[in-house]
Amino acid sequence: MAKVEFNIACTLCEHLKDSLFNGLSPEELNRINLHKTCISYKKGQNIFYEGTRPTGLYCMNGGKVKVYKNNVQGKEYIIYIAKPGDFLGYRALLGEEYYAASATVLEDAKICFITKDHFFEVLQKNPAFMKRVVKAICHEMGIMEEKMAELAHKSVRERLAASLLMLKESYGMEGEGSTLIDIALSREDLASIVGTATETVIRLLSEFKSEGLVSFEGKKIRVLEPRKLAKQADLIIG
Amino acid sequence: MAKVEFNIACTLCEHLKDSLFNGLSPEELNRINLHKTCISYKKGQNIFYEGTRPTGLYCMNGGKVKVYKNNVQGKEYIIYIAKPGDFLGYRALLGEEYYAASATVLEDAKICFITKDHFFEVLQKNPAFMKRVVKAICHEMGIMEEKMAELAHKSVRERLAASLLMLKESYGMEGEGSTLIDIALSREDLASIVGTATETVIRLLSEFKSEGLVSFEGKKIRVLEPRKLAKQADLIIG
DNA sequence: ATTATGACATGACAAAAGTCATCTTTTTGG
DNA sequence: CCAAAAAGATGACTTTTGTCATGTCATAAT
Repeated sequence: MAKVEFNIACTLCEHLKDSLFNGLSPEELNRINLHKTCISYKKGQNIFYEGTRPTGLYCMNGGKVKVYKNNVQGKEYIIYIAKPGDFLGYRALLGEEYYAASATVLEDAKICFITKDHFFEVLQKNPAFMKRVVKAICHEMGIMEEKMAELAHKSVRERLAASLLMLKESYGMEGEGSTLIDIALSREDLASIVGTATETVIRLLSEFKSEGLVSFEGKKIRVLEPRKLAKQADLIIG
Repeated sequence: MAKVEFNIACTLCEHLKDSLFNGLSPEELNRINLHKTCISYKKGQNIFYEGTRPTGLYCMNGGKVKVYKNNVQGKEYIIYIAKPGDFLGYRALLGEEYYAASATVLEDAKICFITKDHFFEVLQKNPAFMKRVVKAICHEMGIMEEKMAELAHKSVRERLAASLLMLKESYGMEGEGSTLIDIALSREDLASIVGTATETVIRLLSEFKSEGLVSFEGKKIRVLEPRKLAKQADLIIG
């Protein structure tokens, strides 16, 4: 479980195109490159804990990381699953607060770390970059507003259907019509995404399966009938 | 129900101290002042609708406004209640998206409107202001993360207790130990804040009342036992 | 190969919360 | 000032969901 360092030049990073860093000049990318540390993490390793102070920004280069909160009784709610190209921990960093959530590796990950000072330097010297970051944050907020309204008034069945569709969109396998959800999620993790008990997810998933809406392929789920699932999620009327 | 214009110089605004505009130079404030329109709204009037495009920023000068989403079945979830000094509609503006929520006046309000271009001009010419805005947005995101985790795993009873405490903190009357929640909220609105049915809120509130945790004063609620309520909200263990 | 461990699955049951109907009280508009 | 409408309250009932117990299966460690 030892952390292993690696190094990839930011200018050559295959995920640059999916990242907010896309659009920075080669000079800016090189400055970040000089001040970053890249580490490989194994499944189950922790990146940061709720309640601690951020010292810099994480940038995903490979794998998947869940960002989650635990309540007093130990129940987990997964706020977000970070994939390559995503920033991690930027909210607490820019808000100058403690982390409000924890982050743990779901699938073996490669993550670069840029110290706070260097990130802020690039941010403040490049207004266009700042604007892109602000835009992305506001977009994220819109998604959170949507999720709160869903949690407030949708049934677990509707939320599970909506979560499966969201996962298909965000983490769908390239090709194959993108119907395979390309994350090896446990039922427990899926329950933490939906905000329900593990047993409930298991029951509903097998209902969806027997209704022909999804199929299971190894540890992964394939969405067979996105439109019918959208109807279950109450996203389509009719 | 006609909208009535009024005008107050930004430099003299009594809510400037509570606003993100606090810290701007008199010149910047005057520029905003020159390009703003201030309107008085009556209770029940709409400020903007979900799905429309923002054309500028609203800045609260008086009253209360609810920001909410309606789901397909017409159930409402209140994301935020804006009070004097607050910005309104900045998320969609900065995210360059449609409004993800609607805004309606809860208590007669005075609201100033600054067009997008002028707001962006001040924002881009003043990096310190930009930084404050980003910090505030990120703080808001942290609150939303907390709320999502609450909605996912807390009971309605716990959420109602937590909402009452939050309302007391954010909208508590000055003086009086700030125990009176100074918004005339209907049971229906309170249900939309908690994310539950109106009947459930009514029942739980009268339970809280008979347990001596709260009392009703006219249309308003007084929190009598914040610590016991915090225990109900599962914020304190013991 | 065998055991231990964790993930998945299912049943039984209880608790929480939503829905619908009805009634009372308060507020508002004419 | 009165009628109509809206808000608040309460009971009866149903549905949804969580919890606990138990069992199976796959995987990993020894």
